[in-house]
Amino acid sequence: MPPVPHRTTSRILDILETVALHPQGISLSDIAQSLEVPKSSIHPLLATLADRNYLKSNKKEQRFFLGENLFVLGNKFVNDADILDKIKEVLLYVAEKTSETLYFGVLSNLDVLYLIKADQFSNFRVVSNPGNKLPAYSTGYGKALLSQFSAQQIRALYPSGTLPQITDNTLSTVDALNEQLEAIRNTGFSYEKGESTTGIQCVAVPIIVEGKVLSGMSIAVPVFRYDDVREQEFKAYLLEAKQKIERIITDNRSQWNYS
Amino acid sequence: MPPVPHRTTSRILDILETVALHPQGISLSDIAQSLEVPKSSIHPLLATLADRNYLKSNKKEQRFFLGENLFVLGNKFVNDADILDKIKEVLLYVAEKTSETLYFGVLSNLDVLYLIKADQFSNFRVVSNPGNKLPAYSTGYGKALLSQFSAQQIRALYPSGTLPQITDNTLSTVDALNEQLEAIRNTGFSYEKGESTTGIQCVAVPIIVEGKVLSGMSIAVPVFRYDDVREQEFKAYLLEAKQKIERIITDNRSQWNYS
DNA sequence: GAATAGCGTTCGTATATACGAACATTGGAG
DNA sequence: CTCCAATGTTCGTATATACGAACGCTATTC
Repeated sequence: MPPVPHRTTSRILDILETVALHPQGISLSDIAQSLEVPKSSIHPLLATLADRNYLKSNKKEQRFFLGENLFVLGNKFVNDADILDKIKEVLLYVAEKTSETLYFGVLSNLDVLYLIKADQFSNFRVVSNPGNKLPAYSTGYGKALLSQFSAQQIRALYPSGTLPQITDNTLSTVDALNEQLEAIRNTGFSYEKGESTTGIQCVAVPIIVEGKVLSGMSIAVPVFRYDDVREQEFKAYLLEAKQKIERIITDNRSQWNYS
Repeated sequence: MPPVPHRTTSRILDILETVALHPQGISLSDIAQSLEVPKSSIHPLLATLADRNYLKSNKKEQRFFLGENLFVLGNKFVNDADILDKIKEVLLYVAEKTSETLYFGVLSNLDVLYLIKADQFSNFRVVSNPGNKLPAYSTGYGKALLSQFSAQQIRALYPSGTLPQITDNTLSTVDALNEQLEAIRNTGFSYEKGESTTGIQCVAVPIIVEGKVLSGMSIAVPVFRYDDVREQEFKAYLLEAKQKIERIITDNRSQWNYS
Protein backbone atom coordinates (compact mmCIF):
# COMPACT_ATOMS: atom_id res chain seq x y z
CA MET A 1 0.00 0.00 0.00
CA PRO A 2 1.38 3.35 -1.06
CA PRO A 3 1.26 6.44 1.16
CA VAL A 4 -1.61 7.38 -1.12
CA PRO A 5 -2.40 5.44 -4.27
CA HIS A 6 -0.27 6.79 -7.07
CA ARG A 7 -2.55 9.11 -8.99
CA THR A 8 -1.24 8.64 -12.51
CA THR A 9 -1.07 4.87 -12.14
CA SER A 10 -4.62 4.77 -10.87
CA ARG A 11 -5.74 6.91 -13.76
CA ILE A 12 -4.13 4.68 -16.33
CA LEU A 13 -5.84 1.65 -14.85
CA ASP A 14 -9.10 3.57 -14.66
CA ILE A 15 -8.73 4.46 -18.33
CA LEU A 16 -8.14 0.86 -19.34
CA GLU A 17 -11.08 -0.35 -17.30
CA THR A 18 -13.33 2.36 -18.69
CA VAL A 19 -12.41 1.46 -22.25
CA ALA A 20 -13.01 -2.18 -21.38
CA LEU A 21 -16.54 -1.28 -20.33
CA HIS A 22 -17.23 0.14 -23.80
CA PRO A 23 -16.64 -2.57 -26.40
CA GLN A 24 -18.13 -0.34 -29.04
CA GLY A 25 -15.46 2.28 -28.39
CA ILE A 26 -15.32 5.46 -26.31
CA SER A 27 -14.03 8.95 -27.02
CA LEU A 28 -11.40 10.88 -25.09
CA SER A 29 -14.03 13.31 -23.88
CA ASP A 30 -16.27 10.55 -22.61
CA ILE A 31 -13.41 8.90 -20.79
CA ALA A 32 -12.54 12.23 -19.18
CA GLN A 33 -16.13 12.82 -18.18
CA SER A 34 -16.51 9.30 -16.86
CA LEU A 35 -13.39 9.63 -14.69
CA GLU A 36 -14.16 13.24 -13.77
CA VAL A 37 -10.79 14.53 -14.89
CA PRO A 38 -9.92 17.22 -17.43
CA LYS A 39 -9.49 16.10 -21.02
CA SER A 40 -6.08 17.66 -21.17
CA SER A 41 -4.92 15.58 -18.22
CA ILE A 42 -5.49 12.23 -19.84
CA HIS A 43 -4.65 13.25 -23.39
CA PRO A 44 -0.96 12.38 -23.18
CA LEU A 45 -1.73 9.16 -21.34
CA LEU A 46 -4.11 7.99 -24.04
CA ALA A 47 -1.66 8.92 -26.76
CA THR A 48 1.07 6.88 -25.14
CA LEU A 49 -1.16 3.90 -24.44
CA ALA A 50 -2.27 3.92 -28.06
CA ASP A 51 1.28 4.35 -29.31
CA ARG A 52 2.33 1.28 -27.37
CA ASN A 53 -0.66 -0.73 -28.64
CA TYR A 54 -2.33 -1.06 -25.26
CA LEU A 55 -5.18 0.94 -26.69
CA LYS A 56 -6.26 1.19 -30.27
CA SER A 57 -7.59 4.47 -31.58
CA ASN A 58 -9.92 4.66 -34.50
CA LYS A 59 -9.01 8.14 -35.65
CA LYS A 60 -11.86 8.47 -38.08
CA GLU A 61 -14.50 7.77 -35.49
CA GLN A 62 -12.47 9.22 -32.63
CA ARG A 63 -12.89 6.22 -30.43
CA PHE A 64 -10.62 4.14 -28.29
CA PHE A 65 -10.64 0.36 -27.96
CA LEU A 66 -8.55 -2.08 -25.98
CA GLY A 67 -5.27 -2.85 -27.70
CA GLU A 68 -3.64 -6.10 -28.60
CA ASN A 69 -0.81 -5.83 -26.11
CA LEU A 70 -3.29 -6.22 -23.28
CA PHE A 71 -4.15 -9.56 -24.82
CA VAL A 72 -0.46 -10.43 -24.91
CA LEU A 73 0.02 -9.60 -21.23
CA GLY A 74 -3.21 -11.31 -20.25
CA ASN A 75 -2.12 -14.51 -21.85
CA LYS A 76 1.30 -14.38 -20.28
CA PHE A 77 -0.53 -14.48 -16.96
CA VAL A 78 -1.80 -18.00 -17.70
CA ASN A 79 0.48 -19.41 -20.36
CA ASP A 80 3.87 -19.17 -18.73
CA ALA A 81 3.44 -21.99 -16.32
CA ASP A 82 2.14 -25.34 -17.39
CA ILE A 83 0.42 -25.94 -14.07
CA LEU A 84 -2.87 -24.73 -15.51
CA ASP A 85 -2.48 -27.14 -18.41
CA LYS A 86 -2.16 -29.99 -15.99
CA ILE A 87 -5.22 -28.85 -14.08
CA LYS A 88 -7.13 -28.49 -17.31
CA GLU A 89 -6.41 -32.12 -18.11
CA VAL A 90 -8.09 -33.15 -14.89
CA LEU A 91 -11.10 -30.97 -15.68
CA LEU A 92 -11.35 -32.37 -19.20
CA TYR A 93 -11.40 -35.87 -17.84
CA VAL A 94 -14.43 -35.07 -15.71
CA ALA A 95 -16.03 -33.11 -18.53
CA GLU A 96 -15.77 -36.14 -20.78
CA LYS A 97 -17.04 -38.55 -18.16
CA THR A 98 -20.06 -36.43 -17.27
CA SER A 99 -20.64 -34.58 -20.56
CA GLU A 100 -20.99 -31.41 -18.53
CA THR A 101 -18.97 -28.21 -18.18
CA LEU A 102 -16.23 -27.77 -15.60
CA TYR A 103 -14.96 -24.47 -14.27
CA PHE A 104 -11.88 -23.66 -12.28
CA GLY A 105 -11.01 -20.32 -10.77
CA VAL A 106 -9.81 -18.18 -7.93
CA LEU A 107 -11.01 -15.36 -5.73
CA SER A 108 -10.26 -11.82 -6.88
CA ASN A 109 -11.37 -9.54 -4.08
CA LEU A 110 -15.06 -10.37 -3.74
CA ASP A 111 -15.42 -11.76 -7.25
CA VAL A 112 -14.66 -15.15 -8.64
CA LEU A 113 -12.36 -15.16 -11.62
CA TYR A 114 -12.75 -17.94 -14.16
CA LEU A 115 -9.35 -19.27 -15.14
CA ILE A 116 -10.27 -22.45 -16.95
CA LYS A 117 -13.37 -23.76 -18.62
CA ALA A 118 -13.45 -27.35 -19.84
CA ASP A 119 -16.13 -29.00 -21.82
CA GLN A 120 -16.35 -31.72 -24.42
CA PHE A 121 -16.78 -29.63 -27.48
CA SER A 122 -14.53 -26.61 -27.20
CA ASN A 123 -11.37 -28.28 -26.06
CA PHE A 124 -9.05 -26.05 -27.98
CA ARG A 125 -6.98 -23.70 -26.03
CA VAL A 126 -8.29 -20.20 -26.59
CA VAL A 127 -8.89 -17.97 -23.65
CA SER A 128 -12.54 -17.52 -24.19
CA ASN A 129 -15.00 -17.44 -21.36
CA PRO A 130 -12.22 -17.49 -18.82
CA GLY A 131 -11.37 -13.98 -17.74
CA ASN A 132 -14.89 -13.22 -16.67
CA LYS A 133 -15.76 -12.26 -13.15
CA LEU A 134 -18.91 -12.78 -11.14
CA PRO A 135 -19.79 -11.87 -7.54
CA ALA A 136 -18.49 -14.70 -5.38
CA TYR A 137 -21.73 -15.19 -3.42
CA SER A 138 -23.66 -15.87 -6.62
CA THR A 139 -21.75 -18.91 -7.85
CA GLY A 140 -21.07 -22.40 -6.66
CA TYR A 141 -17.34 -22.24 -6.56
CA GLY A 142 -17.47 -18.65 -5.38
CA LYS A 143 -19.20 -19.84 -2.25
CA ALA A 144 -16.67 -22.63 -1.95
CA LEU A 145 -13.95 -20.00 -2.01
CA LEU A 146 -15.73 -17.80 0.51
CA SER A 147 -16.01 -20.75 2.88
CA GLN A 148 -12.49 -20.03 4.04
CA PHE A 149 -13.78 -16.96 5.89
CA SER A 150 -15.54 -17.01 9.23
CA ALA A 151 -19.08 -15.69 9.60
CA GLN A 152 -17.64 -12.62 11.22
CA GLN A 153 -15.21 -12.00 8.36
CA ILE A 154 -18.00 -12.41 5.83
CA ARG A 155 -20.08 -9.82 7.63
CA ALA A 156 -17.12 -7.45 7.47
CA LEU A 157 -16.70 -8.09 3.75
CA TYR A 158 -20.35 -7.33 3.05
CA PRO A 159 -21.03 -4.58 5.58
CA SER A 160 -24.48 -3.74 4.22
CA GLY A 161 -25.76 -7.19 5.11
CA THR A 162 -27.55 -7.49 1.78
CA LEU A 163 -26.37 -8.92 -1.52
CA PRO A 164 -27.22 -7.45 -4.94
CA GLN A 165 -29.43 -9.82 -6.92
CA ILE A 166 -28.11 -11.35 -10.15
CA THR A 167 -31.09 -13.59 -10.79
CA ASP A 168 -34.31 -14.33 -8.91
CA ASN A 169 -32.50 -17.08 -7.05
CA THR A 170 -29.44 -15.18 -5.88
CA LEU A 171 -28.94 -15.26 -2.13
CA SER A 172 -30.10 -11.92 -0.82
CA THR A 173 -28.73 -11.70 2.70
CA VAL A 174 -25.37 -12.22 4.33
CA ASP A 175 -27.05 -14.36 6.97
CA ALA A 176 -28.30 -16.79 4.31
CA LEU A 177 -24.83 -16.83 2.80
CA ASN A 178 -23.20 -17.60 6.14
CA GLU A 179 -25.60 -20.45 6.69
CA GLN A 180 -24.51 -22.04 3.43
CA LEU A 181 -20.84 -21.39 4.09
CA GLU A 182 -21.12 -23.25 7.36
CA ALA A 183 -22.60 -26.20 5.48
CA ILE A 184 -19.75 -26.07 2.98
CA ARG A 185 -17.19 -26.14 5.78
CA ASN A 186 -18.94 -29.18 7.23
CA THR A 187 -19.64 -31.19 4.08
CA GLY A 188 -16.96 -29.97 1.69
CA PHE A 189 -19.50 -29.31 -1.06
CA SER A 190 -21.06 -26.11 -2.31
CA TYR A 191 -24.33 -25.87 -4.26
CA GLU A 192 -25.81 -23.27 -6.53
CA LYS A 193 -29.26 -23.32 -8.08
CA GLY A 194 -29.60 -20.75 -10.80
CA GLU A 195 -28.17 -18.00 -8.61
CA SER A 196 -25.94 -16.53 -11.31
CA THR A 197 -27.50 -17.98 -14.47
CA THR A 198 -31.12 -19.02 -14.60
CA GLY A 199 -31.48 -22.67 -15.52
CA ILE A 200 -27.99 -23.75 -14.45
CA GLN A 201 -27.20 -25.69 -11.28
CA CYS A 202 -23.73 -26.25 -9.87
CA VAL A 203 -21.91 -28.42 -7.42
CA ALA A 204 -18.52 -27.14 -6.38
CA VAL A 205 -15.57 -27.90 -4.12
CA PRO A 206 -12.81 -25.76 -2.70
CA ILE A 207 -9.22 -26.67 -3.57
CA ILE A 208 -7.28 -26.65 -0.35
CA VAL A 209 -3.51 -26.79 -0.08
CA GLU A 210 -1.67 -26.58 3.20
CA GLY A 211 -4.88 -25.59 4.94
CA LYS A 212 -5.55 -22.67 2.61
CA VAL A 213 -8.37 -22.39 0.10
CA LEU A 214 -6.41 -21.53 -3.03
CA SER A 215 -9.03 -22.05 -5.68
CA GLY A 216 -12.28 -23.77 -6.50
CA MET A 217 -13.84 -25.97 -9.12
CA SER A 218 -17.42 -26.48 -10.15
CA ILE A 219 -19.49 -28.54 -12.48
CA ALA A 220 -22.29 -26.63 -14.16
CA VAL A 221 -25.36 -28.51 -15.32
CA PRO A 222 -28.64 -27.45 -16.93
CA VAL A 223 -31.52 -28.05 -14.49
CA PHE A 224 -33.22 -30.49 -16.84
CA ARG A 225 -30.17 -32.77 -16.78
CA TYR A 226 -29.77 -32.53 -13.02
CA ASP A 227 -31.14 -35.05 -10.54
CA ASP A 228 -30.16 -36.64 -7.24
CA VAL A 229 -28.53 -39.64 -8.84
CA ARG A 230 -26.35 -37.56 -11.10
CA GLU A 231 -25.52 -35.27 -8.21
CA GLN A 232 -23.93 -38.20 -6.39
CA GLU A 233 -21.97 -38.98 -9.54
CA PHE A 234 -20.81 -35.36 -9.89
CA LYS A 235 -19.68 -35.25 -6.29
CA ALA A 236 -17.65 -38.41 -6.70
CA TYR A 237 -15.88 -37.02 -9.77
CA LEU A 238 -15.34 -33.67 -8.06
CA LEU A 239 -13.73 -35.33 -5.07
CA GLU A 240 -11.45 -37.36 -7.30
CA ALA A 241 -10.48 -34.28 -9.32
CA LYS A 242 -10.04 -32.20 -6.19
CA GLN A 243 -7.47 -34.60 -4.85
CA LYS A 244 -5.62 -34.73 -8.15
CA ILE A 245 -5.54 -30.95 -8.41
CA GLU A 246 -4.45 -30.45 -4.82
CA ARG A 247 -1.62 -32.84 -5.56
CA ILE A 248 -0.69 -30.97 -8.74
CA ILE A 249 -0.57 -27.67 -6.88
CA THR A 250 1.42 -29.13 -4.00
CA ASP A 251 3.95 -30.55 -6.45
CA ASN A 252 4.22 -27.27 -8.35
CA ARG A 253 3.89 -24.84 -5.47
CA SER A 254 6.31 -22.34 -6.98
CA GLN A 255 4.19 -21.99 -10.11
CA TRP A 256 1.08 -20.99 -8.23
CA ASN A 257 0.71 -17.23 -8.51
CA TYR A 258 -2.97 -16.94 -9.09
CA SER A 259 -4.40 -16.09 -5.70
CA MET B 1 1.64 10.73 -30.81
CA PRO B 2 2.26 12.82 -27.74
CA PRO B 3 4.61 15.81 -27.74
CA VAL B 4 6.91 13.38 -26.03
CA PRO B 5 5.74 9.98 -24.82
CA HIS B 6 4.27 10.40 -21.40
CA ARG B 7 6.99 9.29 -19.03
CA THR B 8 4.92 7.74 -16.25
CA THR B 9 2.68 5.89 -18.69
CA SER B 10 5.69 4.51 -20.50
CA ARG B 11 7.19 3.42 -17.24
CA ILE B 12 4.08 1.59 -16.15
CA LEU B 13 3.97 -0.29 -19.44
CA ASP B 14 7.70 -0.97 -19.17
CA ILE B 15 7.14 -2.36 -15.69
CA LEU B 16 4.37 -4.67 -16.85
CA GLU B 17 6.42 -5.89 -19.78
CA THR B 18 9.46 -6.43 -17.60
CA VAL B 19 7.46 -8.47 -15.12
CA ALA B 20 6.00 -10.41 -18.04
CA LEU B 21 9.52 -11.34 -19.10
CA HIS B 22 10.15 -12.93 -15.71
CA PRO B 23 7.56 -15.64 -15.10
CA GLN B 24 9.46 -16.75 -12.04
CA GLY B 25 9.04 -13.30 -10.49
CA ILE B 26 11.23 -10.22 -10.26
CA SER B 27 12.09 -7.89 -7.40
CA LEU B 28 11.56 -4.15 -7.25
CA SER B 29 15.30 -3.59 -7.37
CA ASP B 30 15.71 -5.74 -10.45
CA ILE B 31 12.88 -3.95 -12.23
CA ALA B 32 14.48 -0.61 -11.39
CA GLN B 33 17.85 -1.79 -12.61
CA SER B 34 16.36 -3.25 -15.76
CA LEU B 35 14.57 0.02 -16.61
CA GLU B 36 17.48 2.13 -15.42
CA VAL B 37 15.36 4.20 -13.05
CA PRO B 38 15.71 4.77 -9.30
CA LYS B 39 13.98 2.29 -7.04
CA SER B 40 12.15 5.08 -5.27
CA SER B 41 10.65 6.26 -8.53
CA ILE B 42 8.80 3.10 -9.30
CA HIS B 43 8.00 2.09 -5.76
CA PRO B 44 4.64 3.88 -5.63
CA LEU B 45 3.74 2.66 -9.11
CA LEU B 46 4.36 -0.95 -8.17
CA ALA B 47 2.40 -0.57 -4.95
CA THR B 48 -0.59 0.79 -6.83
CA LEU B 49 -0.41 -1.81 -9.57
CA ALA B 50 -0.31 -4.53 -6.93
CA ASP B 51 -3.10 -2.94 -4.95
CA ARG B 52 -5.31 -2.97 -8.02
CA ASN B 53 -4.39 -6.58 -8.82
CA TYR B 54 -2.56 -5.81 -12.03
CA LEU B 55 0.54 -7.14 -10.36
CA LYS B 56 0.80 -9.68 -7.63
CA SER B 57 3.48 -9.32 -5.00
CA ASN B 58 4.81 -12.23 -3.08
CA LYS B 59 5.90 -10.38 0.00
CA LYS B 60 7.80 -13.25 1.52
CA GLU B 61 10.00 -13.72 -1.49
CA GLN B 62 9.84 -10.05 -2.49
CA ARG B 63 8.90 -10.75 -6.04
CA PHE B 64 6.35 -9.38 -8.44
CA PHE B 65 4.23 -11.37 -10.87
CA LEU B 66 1.57 -10.41 -13.39
CA GLY B 67 -1.81 -9.95 -11.76
CA GLU B 68 -5.18 -11.39 -12.57
CA ASN B 69 -6.72 -8.15 -13.79
CA LEU B 70 -4.38 -8.19 -16.77
CA PHE B 71 -5.95 -11.50 -17.63
CA VAL B 72 -9.37 -9.93 -17.29
CA LEU B 73 -8.52 -7.04 -19.59
CA GLY B 74 -6.76 -9.28 -22.07
CA ASN B 75 -9.81 -11.44 -22.40
CA LYS B 76 -12.08 -8.47 -22.85
CA PHE B 77 -9.99 -7.69 -25.92
CA VAL B 78 -11.22 -10.88 -27.60
CA ASN B 79 -14.41 -11.77 -25.78
CA ASP B 80 -16.57 -8.77 -26.34
CA ALA B 81 -17.37 -9.44 -29.94
CA ASP B 82 -18.44 -12.81 -31.16
CA ILE B 83 -16.74 -12.35 -34.50
CA LEU B 84 -13.73 -14.32 -33.32
CA ASP B 85 -15.99 -17.15 -32.22
CA LYS B 86 -17.40 -17.37 -35.70
CA ILE B 87 -13.92 -17.41 -37.19
CA LYS B 88 -12.89 -20.05 -34.69
CA GLU B 89 -15.65 -22.29 -35.98
CA VAL B 90 -14.26 -22.07 -39.49
CA LEU B 91 -10.77 -22.92 -38.26
CA LEU B 92 -12.03 -25.82 -36.21
CA TYR B 93 -13.78 -27.25 -39.27
CA VAL B 94 -10.50 -27.32 -41.18
CA ALA B 95 -8.65 -28.63 -38.13
CA GLU B 96 -11.02 -31.57 -37.94
CA LYS B 97 -10.89 -32.26 -41.66
CA THR B 98 -7.11 -32.23 -41.82
CA SER B 99 -6.24 -33.30 -38.27
CA GLU B 100 -3.73 -30.47 -38.21
CA THR B 101 -3.41 -27.19 -36.30
CA LEU B 102 -4.86 -23.93 -37.58
CA TYR B 103 -3.72 -20.46 -36.56
CA PHE B 104 -5.32 -17.10 -37.10
CA GLY B 105 -3.78 -13.75 -36.27
CA VAL B 106 -2.93 -10.20 -37.10
CA LEU B 107 0.10 -7.99 -37.53
CA SER B 108 1.31 -6.10 -34.47
CA ASN B 109 4.08 -3.80 -35.62
CA LEU B 110 6.58 -6.23 -37.12
CA ASP B 111 5.36 -9.23 -35.18
CA VAL B 112 2.53 -11.58 -35.82
CA LEU B 113 0.09 -11.93 -32.97
CA TYR B 114 -1.69 -15.24 -32.57
CA LEU B 115 -5.36 -14.63 -31.83
CA ILE B 116 -6.81 -18.09 -32.35
CA LYS B 117 -5.47 -21.58 -32.39
CA ALA B 118 -7.67 -24.50 -33.35
CA ASP B 119 -6.73 -28.13 -33.18
CA GLN B 120 -8.30 -31.46 -32.40
CA PHE B 121 -6.36 -32.37 -29.33
CA SER B 122 -5.97 -29.96 -26.49
CA ASN B 123 -3.06 -31.52 -24.71
CA PHE B 124 -0.55 -31.53 -27.49
CA ARG B 125 2.68 -29.61 -27.10
CA VAL B 126 2.21 -26.76 -29.45
CA VAL B 127 4.09 -24.32 -31.58
CA SER B 128 2.46 -21.34 -30.06
CA ASN B 129 -0.49 -20.22 -28.03
CA PRO B 130 -2.82 -17.28 -28.50
CA GLY B 131 -1.29 -14.13 -27.15
CA ASN B 132 2.18 -15.04 -28.32
CA LYS B 133 4.13 -13.01 -30.80
CA LEU B 134 6.75 -14.03 -33.32
CA PRO B 135 8.69 -11.98 -35.88
CA ALA B 136 6.47 -11.70 -38.94
CA TYR B 137 9.16 -12.76 -41.42
CA SER B 138 9.67 -16.06 -39.62
CA THR B 139 6.17 -17.47 -39.95
CA GLY B 140 3.85 -18.50 -42.74
CA TYR B 141 1.02 -16.20 -42.00
CA GLY B 142 3.40 -13.46 -40.94
CA LYS B 143 4.73 -13.42 -44.49
CA ALA B 144 1.17 -13.47 -45.78
CA LEU B 145 0.51 -10.37 -43.70
CA LEU B 146 3.69 -8.66 -44.85
CA SER B 147 2.72 -9.25 -48.47
CA GLN B 148 0.55 -6.14 -48.28
CA PHE B 149 3.72 -4.02 -48.28
CA SER B 150 5.77 -3.18 -51.35
CA ALA B 151 9.40 -4.22 -51.63
CA GLN B 152 10.36 -0.63 -50.90
CA GLN B 153 8.20 -0.47 -47.79
CA ILE B 154 9.65 -3.75 -46.54
CA ARG B 155 13.17 -2.40 -46.94
CA ALA B 156 12.12 0.64 -44.90
CA LEU B 157 10.67 -1.60 -42.19
CA TYR B 158 13.87 -3.64 -41.93
CA PRO B 159 16.50 -0.98 -42.56
CA SER B 160 19.43 -3.21 -41.70
CA GLY B 161 18.65 -5.51 -44.60
CA THR B 162 19.23 -8.58 -42.45
CA LEU B 163 16.82 -10.61 -40.37
CA PRO B 164 17.65 -12.12 -36.96
CA GLN B 165 17.63 -15.91 -37.14
CA ILE B 166 15.06 -17.89 -35.15
CA THR B 167 16.03 -21.30 -36.49
CA ASP B 168 18.54 -22.54 -39.06
CA ASN B 169 15.90 -22.09 -41.74
CA THR B 170 14.80 -18.54 -41.00
CA LEU B 171 15.12 -16.20 -43.96
CA SER B 172 18.22 -14.15 -43.36
CA THR B 173 17.94 -11.25 -45.78
CA VAL B 174 15.31 -8.71 -46.71
CA ASP B 175 15.95 -9.49 -50.37
CA ALA B 176 15.03 -13.13 -49.85
CA LEU B 177 11.94 -12.01 -47.97
CA ASN B 178 10.88 -9.68 -50.76
CA GLU B 179 11.27 -12.45 -53.28
CA GLN B 180 8.82 -14.60 -51.33
CA LEU B 181 6.41 -11.73 -50.75
CA GLU B 182 6.25 -11.16 -54.50
CA ALA B 183 5.35 -14.83 -54.94
CA ILE B 184 2.65 -14.52 -52.28
CA ARG B 185 1.13 -11.54 -54.04
CA ASN B 186 1.07 -13.55 -57.26
CA THR B 187 -0.15 -16.91 -55.98
CA GLY B 188 -2.08 -15.97 -52.84
CA PHE B 189 -0.23 -18.58 -50.78
CA SER B 190 2.59 -18.27 -48.30
CA TYR B 191 4.93 -21.08 -47.26
CA GLU B 192 7.14 -21.66 -44.27
CA LYS B 193 9.55 -24.52 -43.75
CA GLY B 194 10.74 -24.70 -40.19
CA GLU B 195 11.63 -21.02 -40.13
CA SER B 196 10.16 -20.39 -36.68
CA THR B 197 9.95 -23.92 -35.27
CA THR B 198 12.19 -26.69 -36.47
CA GLY B 199 10.19 -29.58 -37.84
CA ILE B 200 7.03 -27.63 -38.62
CA GLN B 201 5.92 -26.56 -42.08
CA CYS B 202 3.13 -24.11 -42.83
CA VAL B 203 0.92 -23.00 -45.65
CA ALA B 204 -0.84 -19.69 -45.10
CA VAL B 205 -3.16 -17.21 -46.77
CA PRO B 206 -3.84 -13.53 -46.15
CA ILE B 207 -7.39 -12.50 -45.23
CA ILE B 208 -8.27 -9.56 -47.44
CA VAL B 209 -11.28 -7.33 -46.97
CA GLU B 210 -11.94 -4.29 -49.14
CA GLY B 211 -8.50 -4.59 -50.61
CA LYS B 212 -6.76 -4.53 -47.25
CA VAL B 213 -4.85 -7.39 -45.63
CA LEU B 214 -6.55 -7.50 -42.24
CA SER B 215 -5.32 -10.81 -40.91
CA GLY B 216 -3.90 -14.16 -41.88
CA MET B 217 -4.43 -17.84 -41.30
CA SER B 218 -2.10 -20.77 -41.47
CA ILE B 219 -2.08 -24.50 -41.16
CA ALA B 220 0.90 -25.90 -39.30
CA VAL B 221 2.04 -29.44 -40.04
CA PRO B 222 4.92 -31.58 -38.79
CA VAL B 223 7.32 -32.24 -41.67
CA PHE B 224 6.80 -35.98 -41.45
CA ARG B 225 3.11 -35.56 -42.17
CA TYR B 226 3.68 -33.10 -45.00
CA ASP B 227 3.82 -34.00 -48.69
CA ASP B 228 2.78 -32.55 -52.03
CA VAL B 229 -0.56 -34.31 -52.10
CA ARG B 230 -1.54 -33.08 -48.68
CA GLU B 231 -0.30 -29.62 -49.56
CA GLN B 232 -2.89 -29.44 -52.34
CA GLU B 233 -5.51 -30.54 -49.84
CA PHE B 234 -4.41 -27.91 -47.32
CA LYS B 235 -4.55 -25.18 -49.92
CA ALA B 236 -8.06 -26.13 -50.96
CA TYR B 237 -9.27 -26.00 -47.35
CA LEU B 238 -7.46 -22.73 -46.75
CA LEU B 239 -9.09 -21.13 -49.77
CA GLU B 240 -12.50 -22.28 -48.64
CA ALA B 241 -11.91 -21.01 -45.10
CA LYS B 242 -10.43 -17.76 -46.39
CA GLN B 243 -13.59 -16.97 -48.28
CA LYS B 244 -15.79 -17.82 -45.33
CA ILE B 245 -13.74 -15.65 -43.00
CA GLU B 246 -13.60 -12.72 -45.39
CA ARG B 247 -17.36 -12.93 -45.56
CA ILE B 248 -17.66 -13.04 -41.78
CA ILE B 249 -15.48 -9.98 -41.42
CA THR B 250 -17.32 -8.09 -44.14
CA ASP B 251 -20.62 -8.82 -42.46
CA ASN B 252 -19.33 -7.76 -39.03
CA ARG B 253 -17.07 -4.89 -40.06
CA SER B 254 -17.88 -2.84 -36.97
CA GLN B 255 -16.63 -5.58 -34.67
CA TRP B 256 -13.20 -5.73 -36.22
CA ASN B 257 -10.83 -3.83 -33.95
CA TYR B 258 -7.86 -6.13 -34.09
CA SER B 259 -5.55 -4.57 -36.61
C1' DG C 1 26.83 -14.53 16.46
C1' DA C 2 28.77 -10.51 14.01
C1' DA C 3 29.21 -8.59 9.70
C1' DT C 4 27.66 -7.88 5.27
C1' DA C 5 24.98 -7.47 1.22
C1' DG C 6 20.77 -7.19 -0.56
C1' DC C 7 16.28 -5.72 -0.29
C1' DG C 8 12.23 -2.38 0.49
C1' DT C 9 11.16 2.06 2.56
C1' DT C 10 11.17 7.01 3.81
C1' DC C 11 11.66 12.06 3.09
C1' DG C 12 12.74 16.92 1.43
C1' DT C 13 13.33 19.28 -2.64
C1' DA C 14 14.22 19.80 -7.80
C1' DT C 15 11.48 18.82 -11.57
C1' DA C 16 8.17 16.98 -14.66
C1' DT C 17 3.35 16.97 -15.05
C1' DA C 18 -1.65 18.16 -14.56
C1' DC C 19 -4.76 21.71 -14.99
C1' DG C 20 -7.92 25.23 -17.04
C1' DA C 21 -8.85 28.15 -20.56
C1' DA C 22 -8.46 29.23 -25.01
C1' DC C 23 -7.86 27.43 -29.73
C1' DA C 24 -8.55 24.30 -33.68
C1' DT C 25 -11.12 20.95 -36.19
C1' DT C 26 -14.75 18.20 -37.52
C1' DG C 27 -19.53 16.73 -38.45
C1' DG C 28 -24.22 17.71 -38.50
C1' DA C 29 -28.47 20.60 -38.60
C1' DG C 30 -31.04 24.15 -40.28
C1' DC D 1 -23.73 27.31 -47.15
C1' DT D 2 -23.54 28.84 -42.35
C1' DC D 3 -23.63 28.01 -37.88
C1' DC D 4 -23.38 25.25 -33.91
C1' DA D 5 -21.96 21.79 -30.92
C1' DA D 6 -19.28 18.36 -30.42
C1' DT D 7 -14.57 16.73 -30.53
C1' DG D 8 -9.29 16.81 -30.01
C1' DT D 9 -5.36 19.96 -29.25
C1' DT D 10 -2.16 23.47 -27.36
C1' DC D 11 0.23 26.20 -23.72
C1' DG D 12 1.83 28.62 -19.38
C1' DT D 13 1.81 27.99 -14.65
C1' DA D 14 0.33 25.79 -10.11
C1' DT D 15 1.09 21.44 -8.28
C1' DA D 16 1.96 16.71 -7.62
C1' DT D 17 5.63 13.67 -8.33
C1' DA D 18 10.36 11.72 -9.16
C1' DC D 19 14.78 11.69 -7.45
C1' DG D 20 18.90 10.64 -4.48
C1' DA D 21 20.60 9.71 -0.21
C1' DA D 22 20.01 7.87 4.01
C1' DC D 23 17.60 4.44 6.73
C1' DG D 24 15.90 -0.11 8.37
C1' DC D 25 15.08 -4.74 7.72
C1' DT D 26 16.15 -9.59 6.67
C1' DA D 27 18.87 -13.30 5.38
C1' DT D 28 23.02 -15.20 4.29
C1' DT D 29 28.02 -15.88 5.20
C1' DC D 30 32.15 -16.54 7.70
